[in-house]
Order: sequence, then structure tokens, then C-alpha cells
Amino acid sequence: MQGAQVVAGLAALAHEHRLAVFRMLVVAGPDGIPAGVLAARLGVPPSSLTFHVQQLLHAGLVTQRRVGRQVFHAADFTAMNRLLAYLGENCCGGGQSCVPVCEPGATSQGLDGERVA
Amino acid sequence: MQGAQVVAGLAALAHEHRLAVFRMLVVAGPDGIPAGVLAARLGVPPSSLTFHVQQLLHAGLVTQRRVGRQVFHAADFTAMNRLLAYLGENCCGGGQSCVPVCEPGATSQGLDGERVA
DNA sequence: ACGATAATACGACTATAATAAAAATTTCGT
DNA sequence: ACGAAATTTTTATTATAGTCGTATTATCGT
Repeated sequence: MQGAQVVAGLAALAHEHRLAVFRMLVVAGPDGIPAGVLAARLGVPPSSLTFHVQQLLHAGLVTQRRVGRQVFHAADFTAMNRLLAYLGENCCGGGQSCVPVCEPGATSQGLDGERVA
Repeated sequence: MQGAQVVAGLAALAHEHRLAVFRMLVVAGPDGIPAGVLAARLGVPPSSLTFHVQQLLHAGLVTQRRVGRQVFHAADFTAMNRLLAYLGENCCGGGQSCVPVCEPGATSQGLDGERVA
């Protein structure tokens, strides 16, 4: 049952600061952003930032990588796609899913609005 | 769409019972499902069901309509689309959103009494 | 090695969410 | 009008989330 995983993901995003963090990371792309920068942008103390980031980590929505004494955070787009797909499942009444995947970093995206028939 | 509204929507969905309710309603389509049926399917007492449904209502994700002494609940697909669009915003690195809208077959035009479960 | 910087771990407090029994409300059938 | 059915309101209790100061760990520059 992946429903529990989806609930965890939604709960992780269901907070002002965490949603802001996640969107920053979505915009930032695979390179990510150091924890300190995230804390500064949000205006929260470091310990609070850690608390929130850990929820996102535990939900599998973000990844960490250490660079020197900084810890860069990046969005996990695969997890995000799973989340969106789950919510959109059956949304059009048929067996078809109307939520496409999202693939950042790769410039493979056409400008057409193609979708499954 | 404001971030606070999105947070409210995510928080509303970030619960086992509420997510289950919402998905049932997504599958059920515009006709919706009576509160009692939802409570029975979840195995929760009526007062608990009301509590959860109100979060979804307040978040604008579901609508209610009274039919006799039953209250039918239906998913608000417009709100759901807004939520998905917000999460997917900038997800492909460009200004383009890769999350399409969802338009279930509308059979909700009739204002007369509907069938009972 | 030492001092400074980046981040996490710990601890204490406050606020809000979740649960559900019991009472009240609305509507139906007869 | 009366009693049964569907749902909400009330009320109370318990559990968990959020906040942030301080302490601790890891890394860098000199």
C-alpha cells in the first residue's frame, strides 16, 4: 500500500515553510540549495530549518548531499511525480491518468501538449 | 493561487481517512457519495466522518449537496487542478507547467433527486 | 592545533489535530 | 404528529506538531 507514503508526502508539504522550501528546490533543480541559505530565505533559525527539512527527507521528497561543510538539498522529482500521479489517478473518470511526469535537467521537453488518447 | 490555500489543501489531504475519502469522491465523479456511506466504508463513527469532511470542505476540495436526509459529497475538480498545478509549477525548469487539467464527465446537470446507495 | 562556520541533536514548552460518546438537528414515512 | 434515520454539534480527552535556545558534531582556513 503506497497510500501511507502519499499521506507522508502530503503531510510533509502541508506546511508553509516546507512548501516554500520544496518549491525553492523545484525551481533550483538538481543542483540544490544549502541548508543555511534555505534558513536565511525563510527567516527561521537553523534548528527549525533542520526540523522541517527532515520531514521532507523522511517523506522522500528531497535528497541531501554534503559539499564541504554545507549540506545541499535537492527536490526528488521522481517522488514528486509519484505523488501527483496518485492524486490524479482516475481523475478523468476513466482508466487514464491525466498527470504527466516531470523531468527537469533534461532539455528533452517539447512544446506540444501531447497526452495519451 | 495563494500558498496558504495550497497548504490548506495539502493538509486536508494529508490524512489516511481524508485521502481515502477524496479518492473515493474522485472515482465517484460529480454525483458524489452520501456521508453515511463514506463513514461505513472507512469504518469510522459519524461524528469522526463529519470532522474529516469539514477539513476537506474548508479547504475547498469537496462540495456538499443535500438530497433528502442524506448529504452527498463530491470532489471539486477545479480545486484539485489548482493544487496539482501549483505543485507542478516550474517543475520542468521552464515557465511552462507540465500538469494538465482534469475534466471528468459531467452528469451533474440534473437538479432532481438522485439514486440512493 | 585553534578559532570560526555550517549544520544537526537535544530539551522544554505551547498549540493544534484527532478521536469519539452523547445530545441536538433535520428530514422522511406513515 | 410521532418515531426512525442521516448528519452535525458539543464536549472532553489524548496524541502529535511546531518552535527555538543551547549544546554538539563536522569541516574549513590559517
